[in-house]
Amino acid sequence: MSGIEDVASLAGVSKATVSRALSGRGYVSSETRTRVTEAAQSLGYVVSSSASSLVTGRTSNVGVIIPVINQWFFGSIIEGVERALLDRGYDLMLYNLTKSHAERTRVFEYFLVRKRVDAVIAVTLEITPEEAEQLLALGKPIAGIGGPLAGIPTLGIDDVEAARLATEHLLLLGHRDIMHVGGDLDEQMDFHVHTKRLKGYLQALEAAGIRYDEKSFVPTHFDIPGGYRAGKQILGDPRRRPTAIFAAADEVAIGIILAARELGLSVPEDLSVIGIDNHPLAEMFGLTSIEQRPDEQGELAVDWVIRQLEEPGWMPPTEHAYLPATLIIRSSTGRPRRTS
Amino acid sequence: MSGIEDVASLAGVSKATVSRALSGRGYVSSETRTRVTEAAQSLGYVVSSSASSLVTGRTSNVGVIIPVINQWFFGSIIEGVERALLDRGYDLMLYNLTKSHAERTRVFEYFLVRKRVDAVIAVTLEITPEEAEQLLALGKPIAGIGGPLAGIPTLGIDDVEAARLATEHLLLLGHRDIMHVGGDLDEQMDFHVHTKRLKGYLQALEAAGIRYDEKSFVPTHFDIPGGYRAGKQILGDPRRRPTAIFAAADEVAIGIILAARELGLSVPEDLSVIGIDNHPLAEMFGLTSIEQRPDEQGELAVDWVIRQLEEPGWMPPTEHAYLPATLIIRSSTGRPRRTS
DNA sequence: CTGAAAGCGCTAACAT
DNA sequence: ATGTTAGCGCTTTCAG
Repeated sequence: MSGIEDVASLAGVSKATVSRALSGRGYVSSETRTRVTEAAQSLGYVVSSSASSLVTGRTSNVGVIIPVINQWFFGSIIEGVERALLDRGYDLMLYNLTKSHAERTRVFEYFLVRKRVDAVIAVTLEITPEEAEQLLALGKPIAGIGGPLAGIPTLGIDDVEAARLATEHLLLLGHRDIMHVGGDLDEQMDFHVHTKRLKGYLQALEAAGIRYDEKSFVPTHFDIPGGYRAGKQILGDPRRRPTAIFAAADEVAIGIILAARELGLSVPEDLSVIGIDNHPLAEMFGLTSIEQRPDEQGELAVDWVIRQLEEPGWMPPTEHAYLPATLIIRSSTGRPRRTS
Repeated sequence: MSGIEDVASLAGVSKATVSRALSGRGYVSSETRTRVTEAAQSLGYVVSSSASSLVTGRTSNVGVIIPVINQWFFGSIIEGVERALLDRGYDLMLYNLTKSHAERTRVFEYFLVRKRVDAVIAVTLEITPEEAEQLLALGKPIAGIGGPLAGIPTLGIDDVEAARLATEHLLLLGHRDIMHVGGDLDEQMDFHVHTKRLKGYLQALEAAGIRYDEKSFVPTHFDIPGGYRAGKQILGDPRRRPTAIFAAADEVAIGIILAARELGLSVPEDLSVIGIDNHPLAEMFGLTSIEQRPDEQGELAVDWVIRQLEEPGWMPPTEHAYLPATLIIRSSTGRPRRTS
């Protein structure tokens, strides 16, 4: 494994020049630069990141803290972040932050602190005040994806708005009996999405002058089986069957559609369903949905932290950037058969 | 940000002792150890990983190369790997290796080489001989998940066997007209899974004395929509409808079931379907499947590389470890209505 | 534009 | 059991 010294002597220059030529910092005549580059190439030389980090204090590493990996929304964020990071010459260090206390402590007190990352991207972080403080105390650029968080620049769609938009779409079609299947309010792994989506739903109902019945909100697990179970439960009893359901996520909506089909109901004739995310399966199921682009959110988060790194003093434009969430109408929503 | 020196003077010892006390290498009296630990704690001291890497040559970093993130199998591997790594005090550096040539080159020639990782875990790597050579040339422990690969210790289920097992299950139920929906043979992103699963299917047919019809293999995309499309195509024509389908992955199988349902067929009365993976949705769909545990595969891969790191000279027991793949029978398979 | 030299913060001999 | 010392491989003043 050859070092900078070898390159230097092969190119007939000093270590300093090699460093300058290869890193692009400082003046080097273009001829020496090519000579150095060739020498490095022929020796298969690559800088030792530890050595250069030690002196520069920079690691070209960004830590990503994420609560889930195996879910479309989260996977897409990782993809977006990875792509953007690689593109700019940074490496991605992944931390899957589960609910386990011990694990969280380890991540916060040990891993993130060891001067191994230049910046942190926190995805839908359910964070305690102490954890937030620790994060801030790192003195490193941080970006959060998911919802406003005190002291940390964040980005994401407006969940209240998105939920309202979805509900309004159903209202506009003439539905009055709309249920909401969302996430368990006690089990939020993030910036209170569940509460917010419920809130948007309620706002829309209220604006339309519809009285909210406590039984109209059914919490469930945020995946297809969760939606399926909720769907079976809701649609099982024909007497209290709504004409439309707003599901807080496409996975849940798809589960509901599957349950409806099994019960012999047709969508949207007997039941309209709308979701949020525009999950890849939404198209197959003809699911009307509110689109959000997690991969783009990931890229933007990368932009933010890297810009802060490379342009000292720069700060994200806002405390929290609200990203667009657009309605995509497919066949799962339609006018109610009978208006009540 | 305090350095080792600060801790040393606060604890009234030398830098060396601090280093020993904190890293656990070398003799330190338990009293000084506590004194040092407390001093470090009170100063919020954490070692600079670049500095220690520079001298030790070890980074406590493992690189993971993976072609896809947003798919259950791959996501589960990442989860397993991450958990195991964190557990042992290592960080995970994630590289999403897509088909883009430029990106691949960057990963291989730049990222992996910079002395940033102690070991590499390569997941279902579609690798060129040059890339394999580069990987080996790193001189670092490597483990591959997915299938045998020359010169690299690998682990995974036996795809041929798994496919045969699945097909045999259908044969045992009495099916004679079994189609296989698998992945496109030209689009293998890995250790030739598609070919292998096709092979196992053919072997089972042959052993049962069933002549293989070219039209019995339908390639498609490895996801639910892919299975759905294939299902629609296969089941659309009642005359050439098989009594059973072996899908090379659960996602594909689920797509087929959805297509069957839409066409008014019941599973398994009109059509038996079997998949591979035991995807979380398999249960909901009553899908009979061959289980494999990607998260455990990830953990095992971590074991292998870390053991090599910490126990010089140790090597994985075999070139390729075949992991168990077990049949899980659910309602999607049954006897054919009519034996042909 | 290039070279010489002084560290970056830590660990690993080697002493003691 | 602890201290002293010499680097690890690079970048960055500072001269020239």
